[in-house]
Amino acid sequence: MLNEKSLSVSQDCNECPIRHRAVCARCESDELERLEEIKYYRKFEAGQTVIWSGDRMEFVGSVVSGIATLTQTMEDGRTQMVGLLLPSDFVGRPGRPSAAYDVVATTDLVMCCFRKTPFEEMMVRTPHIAQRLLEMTLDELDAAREWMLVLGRKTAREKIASLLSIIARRDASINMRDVGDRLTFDLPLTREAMADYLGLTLETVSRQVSALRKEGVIELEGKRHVTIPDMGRLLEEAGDDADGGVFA
Amino acid sequence: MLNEKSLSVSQDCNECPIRHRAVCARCESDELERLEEIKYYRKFEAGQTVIWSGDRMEFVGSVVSGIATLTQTMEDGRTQMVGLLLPSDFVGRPGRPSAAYDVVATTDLVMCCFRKTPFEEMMVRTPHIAQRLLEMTLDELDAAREWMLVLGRKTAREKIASLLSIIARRDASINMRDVGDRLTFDLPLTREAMADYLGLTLETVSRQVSALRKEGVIELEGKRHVTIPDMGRLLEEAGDDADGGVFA
DNA sequence: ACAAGACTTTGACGCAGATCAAGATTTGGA
DNA sequence: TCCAAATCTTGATCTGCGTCAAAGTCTTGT
Repeated sequence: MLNEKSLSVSQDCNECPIRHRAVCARCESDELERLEEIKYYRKFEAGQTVIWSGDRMEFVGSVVSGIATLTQTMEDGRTQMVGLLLPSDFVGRPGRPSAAYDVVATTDLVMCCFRKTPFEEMMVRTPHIAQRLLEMTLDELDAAREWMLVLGRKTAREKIASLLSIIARRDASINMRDVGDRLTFDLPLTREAMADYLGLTLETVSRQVSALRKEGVIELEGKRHVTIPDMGRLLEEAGDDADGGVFA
Repeated sequence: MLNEKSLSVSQDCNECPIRHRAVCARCESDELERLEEIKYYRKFEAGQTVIWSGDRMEFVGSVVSGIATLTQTMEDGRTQMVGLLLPSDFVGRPGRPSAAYDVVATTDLVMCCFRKTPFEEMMVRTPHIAQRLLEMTLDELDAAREWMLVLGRKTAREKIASLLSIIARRDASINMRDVGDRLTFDLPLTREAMADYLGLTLETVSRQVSALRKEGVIELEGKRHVTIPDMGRLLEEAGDDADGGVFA
């Protein structure tokens, strides 16, 4: 999920991240062939639901391009985003029959999928895949717990600054720029999606973004294109210490 | 963490849960012997810090008896609990050098520990341990994401009801009682610890507990002994549907 | 190029929960 | 057993964020 480790996809193999990250470097060629056999691609349009919570899952896979969100919804309609899926992030719960959250494409999305049962069978035979998945799941757990601190204890302003700094770092990492630089990126989320992630309303998000802009912490061109003139300042606003805190 | 699966320790092997849950059922006897070699017990007193965030971890292990919390703290002192460790819960991050959170004993605590490096080496050789740990980590991730919904979108009253219902279910599960019954248990947390878990202040926790008592949703003897006369009612108050929602 | 819909901003106002404060109850150590 | 410290309750007041409302600005299809 939202941390740098999960974003470092090497350039020569980003067509199918799972293959590269979980398997390529260490496995035997016949395992690679088996993976090829059960691999297929799926495309989704922006707004389309990839998986409904509770549905039987017939695949696991990873994001090739585009962005998706994991959300939970209460009966009365209140929703909370519990994860953001970026290229190279893994989707699926090996060993579990059904999905626990809705997965929704927020942009056009390409997924690299593997049929679930054969994938699980291969996992049993190739221990380093299970180990790689354990590492990735521990990363996600850390990110989820980081986010619990944001949701439970930060103010609206700090929440916005936290989200912006995470997206900025991710973006810098993908484009191999230095975090010390003046960073520029396009927000991949609507104000409403930001609100769902942060446990706020979209009005509060809009107000706090405007406030940060007026005070020069961020610069905006249009509604989505953001520039961070001083990352240290943004991290201060987020309540993290300036050297990057836990996300460093 | 907080879900029923992680609590079902069979009676004949709860002295050292990791041995039972990760290994016993499936592994070879020489692996069991190796586990014995690197196993040791540690006791902590109530209030003692088991691990400091950022410290080098020299062991992994699991809780034998007592209760511990995982917490994160900001520089200005705001703290958020990110996990509750109950008997049989696993502690540690195989493959990671250092701890990501403070672990604090809230009652007297006994841990069953394994030296980290040999444990990791054994994990490489015995795939079903890695798979079992993956399952446990996925459980924790689900619980963490459940809690994100609680923190981000529930009211104070719903938060209290959610916490009480989770503790009640856990307790019923350990003592093998039916959740349909009239449930009774001792709160293992102070009002302040509950507040840190729920992203509230201790005053708000106290007020909401009093309100639930006055309205008959819960009964109290003293400050800590709780009776739930009607679990369905409590779950309604928590905003879950009465059949148990996602924790079922 | 324009209209319609989606997304965003801003303002006014209210309320849930935080903060500040005072006491009550429980716990534990001498 | 009794005192001190820890824990909990309750009240009064304040405030950050939610709610409701209206208007502004992008996007998309025809």
